[in-house]
Amino acid sequence: MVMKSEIQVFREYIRGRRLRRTPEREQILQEIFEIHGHFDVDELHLKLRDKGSKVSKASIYRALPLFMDCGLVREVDFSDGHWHYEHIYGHARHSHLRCLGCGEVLEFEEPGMGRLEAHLAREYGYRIKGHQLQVQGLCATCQEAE
Amino acid sequence: MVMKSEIQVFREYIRGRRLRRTPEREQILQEIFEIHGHFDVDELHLKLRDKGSKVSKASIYRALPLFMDCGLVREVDFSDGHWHYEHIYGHARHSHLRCLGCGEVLEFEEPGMGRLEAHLAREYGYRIKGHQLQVQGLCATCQEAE
DNA sequence: AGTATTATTGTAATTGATTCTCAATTACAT
DNA sequence: ATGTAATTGAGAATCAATTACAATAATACT
Ligand SMILES: [Mn+2]
Ligand SMILES: [Mn+2]
Ligand SMILES: [Zn+2]
Ligand SMILES: [Zn+2]
Repeated sequence: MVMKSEIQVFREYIRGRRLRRTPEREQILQEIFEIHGHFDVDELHLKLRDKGSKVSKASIYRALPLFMDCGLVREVDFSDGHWHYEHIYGHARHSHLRCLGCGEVLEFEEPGMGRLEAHLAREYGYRIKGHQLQVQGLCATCQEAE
Repeated sequence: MVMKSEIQVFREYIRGRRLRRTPEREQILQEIFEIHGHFDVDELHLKLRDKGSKVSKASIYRALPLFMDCGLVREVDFSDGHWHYEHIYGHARHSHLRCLGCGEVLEFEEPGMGRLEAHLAREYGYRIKGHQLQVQGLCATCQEAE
């Protein structure tokens, strides 16, 4: 009962649709799962370059929606003008606490979100697809520096 | 013990800083508080035009951060490529439940968020400044249409 | 294996929201 | 009234993200 690898998940997603398995997509996916933490398109592109890959940014922009669609990756909103991402396959669902001073990002579990979603579904007749929760504040260090 | 008007709040904010009270800013603010619901910069600009105002988009973009800074307005994230806004002065704090099919937006109170913020403050030593919570799903109508 | 079909790629151009520059205007203090 | 410095509108600049296009390459089908 071992978990499928992310590559397996992606290949199964590719198959059955009219999509094609390409080295570019698999390089990008592999890199994403080697990154520990959050990244943006530029960072991902640089890391791929560093490893000798020649994938273009356009291909990254085209691949990300696929990864999100099959539940391997999700967008993360830091409200700084562009999207960030993280791989989520095999990770517990969590939210982000970000320091407005230094940009540090902590992850925390969201107790009560399941209950909230159930409540919303019942109350408004919605079928809930997901949610995002971000919290901002000042870390201890940045509080002193004030 | 009547509540101050939004214009009063803004004028008090202006005073004391090196800012100036201008008709453009007050027109924009007035329009924002006449809008029931959420809006984006384009919509706001059009409504102002319709009423004969000549304020430029640049001025709107420059005024919004002021309104947010004094707690009259806040950004709303619908993840559709640009920011939306809403006036919050005199309104209960709430989050948004949005239908991925038709775009309908419902507002709901967030029980438990105060407790969560207190928990995060204690657990990580943060001084919490705020949070955003968005929930997505399919409304009853859009579920049938599937 | 060879061929046809069509998805995918990289490059460069384009889009669209937001920010910035700059000269002209205007609010406010003296 | 006058000086000052903030604010304005217009348009240029920026920058993340999307798109057009011609070349390439993955799959399906002989
Ligand atoms: Mn995370
Ligand atoms: Mn709202
Ligand atoms: Zn910090
Ligand atoms: Zn709907």
